[in-house]
Formats: sequence, structure tokens, C-alpha cells
Amino acid sequence: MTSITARLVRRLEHFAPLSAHERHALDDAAGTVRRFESRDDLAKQGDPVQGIFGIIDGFACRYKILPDGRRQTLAFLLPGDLCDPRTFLLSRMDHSVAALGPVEASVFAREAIQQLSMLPNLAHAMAWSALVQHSISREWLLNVGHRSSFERISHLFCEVYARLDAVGLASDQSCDVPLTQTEIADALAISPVHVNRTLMELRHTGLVSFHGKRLVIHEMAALRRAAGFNPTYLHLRRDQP
Amino acid sequence: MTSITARLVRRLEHFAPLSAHERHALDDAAGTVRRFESRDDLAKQGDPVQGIFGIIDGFACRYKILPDGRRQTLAFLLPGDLCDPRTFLLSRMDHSVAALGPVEASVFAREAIQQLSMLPNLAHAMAWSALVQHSISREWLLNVGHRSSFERISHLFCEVYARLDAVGLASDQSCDVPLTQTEIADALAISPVHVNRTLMELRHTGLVSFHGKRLVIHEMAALRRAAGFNPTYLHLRRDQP
DNA sequence: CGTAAAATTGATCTGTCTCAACGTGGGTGG
DNA sequence: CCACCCACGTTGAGACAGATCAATTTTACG
Repeated sequence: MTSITARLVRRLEHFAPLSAHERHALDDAAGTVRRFESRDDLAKQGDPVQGIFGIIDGFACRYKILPDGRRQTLAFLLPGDLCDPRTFLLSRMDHSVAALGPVEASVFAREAIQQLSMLPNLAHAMAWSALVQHSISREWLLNVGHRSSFERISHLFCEVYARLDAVGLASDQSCDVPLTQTEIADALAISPVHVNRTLMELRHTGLVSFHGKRLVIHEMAALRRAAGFNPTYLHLRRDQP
Repeated sequence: MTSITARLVRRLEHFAPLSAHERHALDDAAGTVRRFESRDDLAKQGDPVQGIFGIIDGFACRYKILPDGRRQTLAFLLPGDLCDPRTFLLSRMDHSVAALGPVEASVFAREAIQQLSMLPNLAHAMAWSALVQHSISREWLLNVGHRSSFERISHLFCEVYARLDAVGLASDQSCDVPLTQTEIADALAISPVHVNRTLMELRHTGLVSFHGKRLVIHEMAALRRAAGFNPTYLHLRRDQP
């Protein structure tokens, strides 16, 4: 990793290659890299929008909490993910963002975003990134709405693997997924107990194992079939670099 | 309604007032108004993006279908709603859009969108609109993931009322909601049979009635409480015109 | 090593689904 | 103008995926 924003660049280049000038602009615009510890809130529901996060390392999530304490994870933010730069148009956050484990994120200020938006290709890449995140939200709705717990977990694993692979963080059908079973449960709207049982079932089928934050996919094709996973909603480039 | 886009303008002005020039530009950019009949697809998953829809009248929806035939409605498109103009950045639709009953929609071509995007205030209003739609997707995820069927339906009614009210299509705590029980079921990931039972329950509590496409909310405060509805995620102006 | 968080397992309960019928209202062709 | 028809709505009975409650074991880490 030569530059701070290398991971963001790699992600954005799934839309289109960035020129050296654009890459440098991105690097200049990125403020200091901030480090967050597990469970830190990067942003809180109801707060004014302070900055746009670009995830350098670690997993974060968007979430909301119901009055009775039930929590729904709305999205995972993975290394390379850049939040929607237009979020500054909203006066307040309608949800919170938290770190799941240690996270390094660069924070783009309003003025920095304005500068970057003047570069058409980069602006398009950031817009594309936001569109993809919306597409993922829709797929999650389908996932939670109409798939069984077995399919849901399989689908999540397929997605996370594909997204990590897209930024070079997966190889050999395996990758680090620093999520607890409870965190998976919050994302998929399944009880933690049931996540546990379903994970065992997945292991017994031999499709996947997930132990000690390490995800290993033993049979990708079969897993995708079981999950009903079709990666087109991720809008990644077909020719992976 | 003096102009074709009056409803879109009204919706966008929840972000900021539009100048006469901006309103005219929007009107000029809007192609012919197209009319769709119930169940027509305005756009199909897998197709190239042909145009950006602005809903003039009627309800439409985004949806996906699972191989086994189960259908998830991902969003409702209500009068005044404008699809994300940046969708042109995606090569193909990752979901379909269909009319729920007769729909009138204006279709903006790529060049028209480019023209409109040169007007900063209008471009911001359109971006804001897209952000709100993403916010609604997130709230739906919370709804489907963690609320009971009673809460879900209550929540949907609160949302639809608020959104219709925002464009002047509600009054006296009532509005036209041209949805069948099956369509509500597809949106909330509940079986049609259970939607029916839950609607009766809602009627018996006296909070809401929903007969013949007419929604009447008898006790707004109590309904919102029962639904856990907090309208901030809609990012509407506080002072309704 | 001690301690707290995370994972695992068992037993029981329940909201919602599924299947299967029947009622009803509005549109249409004879 | 009426009778048929079809989509939509309604109702009942039984089944089940997943929730909940309650321990117990394992792991991570200071």
C-alpha cells in the first residue's frame, strides 16, 4: 500500500480507471486517517453530517436501533468502501455508523468533497459507488424478506467474499471476516442462537467453514446456488485486476 | 396542475425552492408523458438503463423475483418521485420497475439529465431525492427485519400517508392508496393471508381503516406510536407548503 | 490464570406460513 | 340489463421455521 487511499482507488476503479492526477487529488483530499476501536460510533443518528468516511481497513456498519433494543444492521462498510459524498445535502444522519472491530477510516471534509467533485471521472466513480451501495441495500431487503436463514447466511458470505475479493483482500476461496455471530445475526435479522445452528449446518454440508474470523468457502459454485447469489447487483468489473 | 412536472417540483422543493428558470428547465427536459397500465414493466432487470422516470400519477414499484416465484417489492414510487438521475452510470438494471395500477410517468433521456445537472440547485435537489430514497430503503430493511406484521403494516401506512401528504395528495387524515393486499404483502414480506388478518386487527383497534383503495387514519398519533414511526428518515421539510 | 465475551447446546413456545375453501364486487359480453 | 366470471378479499385448521429462555463450554486476552 503506497498511499493512504490505495484501497479506495482500487474499489473506485471497478467503475473506471483513475488518472494519476485523480488519484493524487483523492489522496490530498483525504484528511488524516482516523482510527476507531470496536463499537465506536463513527457517526450517530440525529447528528449533523460531519464528514464522509472512506474505509481503509476493518469492517464498519450502518445500523438503527428500535426502542425495545433490537438492532438492525443496514449495511456493512468494507475496506475500500466510500460513503456517499452527497450525504452533506442531508442536515442530519438518519442512522448510525459503528466500527465492528478496529477500523481505519479517512474522513473527507465538505470542501474536500467539493474539490473532488470537480473532476468528472472521479465524481462519476463516487456516484457509481453510492449507486452500488443502494443496490446492495435492495438485495439485503430481498435477503431478509424472502430467504431462509440458511440462504441468508450463504448469501452474506458470497457477498462479503466477492466484495473483499474486489479489493484484493481474498484469495484461495478464503478471507478474514471479523464478525461475531451476533453481528451476523443483527445484519440478517436472525437470532444469534439460530445463526449458530445454521452455521453448523453450513459446516456439515461442507460448503463453508467460518471459525476464528476466517471464512473458507469450500464449494463456491454450490454455495452460490444454495444462496441464490447472483453477483450482478454488485456491479463489479468483470475483468478483475 | 399547470405543468407536467408540477408534482415533481413540489416534491423536489422539500429540499429547496426552485427558481422559475429551474422549473422551466425541468419541464423542457421531461419527454412525453408515458402512460402504463397495471403490471406493465417500466424497466426490466438486466436491461440497459433507458431513461429516468418521474412519477406523475399512480403508484409504481421496484421489485425482484426469486427463482421460486417469490416476489419482493423493494420500494414504492409515488407521485412526485424522481428516480436517481445517476442511474445512467450503471450499465444494466439490477431490478425491475412495474406499474401498480395505471401510471403516468415522464421519462428523462440521458441528455436531458445532463442538461438539468448543470443547474446546481436542481442537481442538488435531485441528489437529495436519491438520498431520501436510499434512506427509505434502509427503513424498509428495519421494518422487514425487526417489526411484527402489525407494526409493519402500520409503518407502511404512516409512510405512504406522509409521502402523499408531502405532494398534496392527502387530506383529512385520508388518502387514496391503490394497492391490493397482495401488493402490500410483497412489500412487507408477509403472506397475503396474514396481511388480511392483520388489516382486520388494525380495523378492530380503530386506528386505521383501508377499504376500496381508501386509507383513513383515525388516530395518527396512536398509529405512529404502534408502528414506531419517526418521519425524520423521509427528510421532508418541516414547514409543509 | 482469571475473567468476560463469544460460541454452543437443549427444551419449549409462537408468529406467521401454507393449504384449502368460500364470499364478494365490479366489469363485460350476451 | 342481467348473468357470469375473475380477481380480490375473507376465514379456518394445521404445520413449521425460527424465537426465546436457560445453561454450559470454549475462546480471547489483559
